[in-house]
Amino acid sequence: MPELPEVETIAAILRQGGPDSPALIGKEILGCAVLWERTLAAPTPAEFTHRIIGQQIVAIGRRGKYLLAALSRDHLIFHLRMSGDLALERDDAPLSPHHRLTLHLEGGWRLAFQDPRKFGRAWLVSDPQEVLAGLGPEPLDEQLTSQELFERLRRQSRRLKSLLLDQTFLAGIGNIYADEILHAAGLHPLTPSNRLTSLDAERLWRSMRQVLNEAIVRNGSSIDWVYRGGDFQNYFRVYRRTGLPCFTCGAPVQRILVGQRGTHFCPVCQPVPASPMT
DNA sequence: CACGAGACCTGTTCGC
DNA sequence: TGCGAACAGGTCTCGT
Repeated sequence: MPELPEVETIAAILRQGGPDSPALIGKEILGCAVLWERTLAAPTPAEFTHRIIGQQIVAIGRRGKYLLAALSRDHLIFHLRMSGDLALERDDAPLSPHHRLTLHLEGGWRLAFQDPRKFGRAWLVSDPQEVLAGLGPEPLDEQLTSQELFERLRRQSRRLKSLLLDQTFLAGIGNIYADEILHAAGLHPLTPSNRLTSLDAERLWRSMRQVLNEAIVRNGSSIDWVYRGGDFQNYFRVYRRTGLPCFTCGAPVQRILVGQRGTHFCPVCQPVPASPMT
């Protein structure tokens, strides 16, 4: 579940509180349990526990697909990868087999990191840049103009789909939104990035903003067994719609592999470019 | 430089 | 019905 819109949704729930949980801000961390050691990217479980106890949660934020919690002295950072989830729960609720890290807070609450596939990671660092330094710009940053996107696209010769997934190029886009953005822009996923015209780049820029903003308004996408209350999955135009008619032209949606990732597109609305990168 | 393959993991769905 | 294969929202490392 966790691309930019989903992480943004989780951050908002933790920051403001949800239907059955209060806001996290201001709560003190009284204890913690590391239930799957590899979840902790840094530091070691012993140092993590020692260092985090007694700190207060000061702010919640997001950068790319990372969820950021500013503490009184350090920064706690999560990457949810494929199946991670963060929620505030009653501390006396039973643990599921998928709980990987729990932080026990004042007031009988716990911040729980659940992650069936165990790919997710957490860091406790004094400077967030230790984790975030390599990330590209935020796709929704007002500073990122279509002209600048055009110039960045021109600098390398990559398949568009792969470039959108590259977190050093743009931070936060994943497999769902890459496909949806390319469809909205009418661009084939195998188009070489340096062959786009400035008009193509402008359409890509607009589509990226439109798709991500709409997904955020809809609280992200909920598919498979993970459900967060988002409903953008009901508005997918190509993602996981292989063989179904394109909503724009009726042609069946195609699925190919690009860089080992399932890639969905409409062969009519997103015609193969003159020189696709096969 | 850009790409493919494999690794890390578990759970669900698909196809025979 | 059962069972193995394929697939899944991500990223890293290695070899070509």
